Amino acid sequence: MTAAFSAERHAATTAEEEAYRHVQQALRLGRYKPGDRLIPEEIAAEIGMSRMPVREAFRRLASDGVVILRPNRGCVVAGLTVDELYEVFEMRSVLEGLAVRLAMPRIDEDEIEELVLLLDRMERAGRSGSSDWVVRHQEFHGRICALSHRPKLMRQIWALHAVVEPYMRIWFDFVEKPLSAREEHDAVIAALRSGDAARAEEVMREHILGTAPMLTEFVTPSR
Amino acid sequence: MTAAFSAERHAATTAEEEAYRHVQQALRLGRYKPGDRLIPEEIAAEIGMSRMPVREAFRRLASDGVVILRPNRGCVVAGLTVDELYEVFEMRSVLEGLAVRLAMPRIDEDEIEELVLLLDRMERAGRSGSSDWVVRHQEFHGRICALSHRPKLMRQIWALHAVVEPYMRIWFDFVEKPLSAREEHDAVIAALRSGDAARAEEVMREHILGTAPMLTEFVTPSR
DNA sequence: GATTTAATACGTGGATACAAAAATACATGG
DNA sequence: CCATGTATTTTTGTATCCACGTATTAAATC
Repeated sequence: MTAAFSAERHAATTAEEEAYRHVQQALRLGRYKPGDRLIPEEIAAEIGMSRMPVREAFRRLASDGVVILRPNRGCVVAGLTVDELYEVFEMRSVLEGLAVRLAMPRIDEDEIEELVLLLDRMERAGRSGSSDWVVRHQEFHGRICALSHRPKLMRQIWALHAVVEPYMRIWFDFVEKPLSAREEHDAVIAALRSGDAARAEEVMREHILGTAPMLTEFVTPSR
Repeated sequence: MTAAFSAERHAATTAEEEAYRHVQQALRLGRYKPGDRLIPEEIAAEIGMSRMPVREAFRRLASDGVVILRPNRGCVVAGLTVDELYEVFEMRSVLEGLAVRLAMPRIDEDEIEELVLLLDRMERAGRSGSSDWVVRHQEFHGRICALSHRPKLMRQIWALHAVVEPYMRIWFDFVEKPLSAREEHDAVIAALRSGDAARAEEVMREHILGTAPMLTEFVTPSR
């Protein structure tokens, strides 16, 4: 149920796909740090293939904005400046605002129960300090987006989540476990209950924009 | 001045880059039709290189959503269903709405003059039936987006423009030359003049959403 | 004659090979 | 000791090659 977002557990059909998932996963978990250089041959060796499919995976990752690819200079992990972090959250706010507005007609009491369930799970993960919190959080947002029935929109939002995931993880590990987060998300639920699409859009926007400032202190001061 | 959007006239630094631009240009101009199969060897031959860089270019184009890449089945031109066309315009509406809101503080009388100038040029192209109209139109939107000073946002909006460009061209060629377009865009200008960021955002949203229905009849009925 | 099956041609994915560019190490002169 | 230039190594970009998967055509069966 509700795989909706997270990294699709399908078997990789091609080597390129495998490389893409492998590197993306590593980036999301923060195994590579911003500025790190990714050497195709190393990664290729890790997963037992030639550097060719890895190169192609790099292209996609660069399109996603999680790595930077400069001609003749290889591939480095992207990382965000404070400005860029805000920019991503601004984009998320309007896109997920749109998503929730479009999802509105499909939200009934059953669906809300399901969402509350996801929040409960998120809270449990939060209390136990499990970094599953980040995954649960994405599931919540992902579920709402899925209800918009807009594949391209979902894809785009998902890409933005991938970009900020490393920062979410650092924040979660370093900071007072998110108590406020539950209230914030309950407010979203309340807006869903109201049935007022415009209001839900606005609440979602504010919710997302409100998250950004908390993460800024974990942005690499460098660059 | 204000290259802002259009396809950057830089010299291609790598073969991949050249292939990417070549195919993208062809797609934007509608030289390839939705469903067409793109054979790497053919394209490689056209521009004098091997399949390899072309393949890599395909990956990026697939990320942009303008082609579809299926394992062992090659590369086909994407094309939009009516639903997808609306989806793209919905995304554009909120993203460009965001862009204009953020641009607001940087809009002064000089800037507005510049924008009016672009509209004049667009109108001239429109009256003369030149398909430059589409380019001019993008320049207008691109200029506003540029004032947001948000690189990632701009990039995303630009990608969406690329996706709908073929349909804009068909529409422009087949339909009563856009008289209404001028009024629509003048309304945007008026909103910019008002200095009210929220209003500008709303006007831009409506402007963009209003465009979608006009294009739907040119969407390939197939698929 | 239509439908299934076999043979063939074609195209794709991936690995290897090679050339060009960048990074590094080193040497020389100020 | 630092700066500059040069040689060497490393890494990237592209071409070529081979194996496999897919589509197409032809043959065979009902």
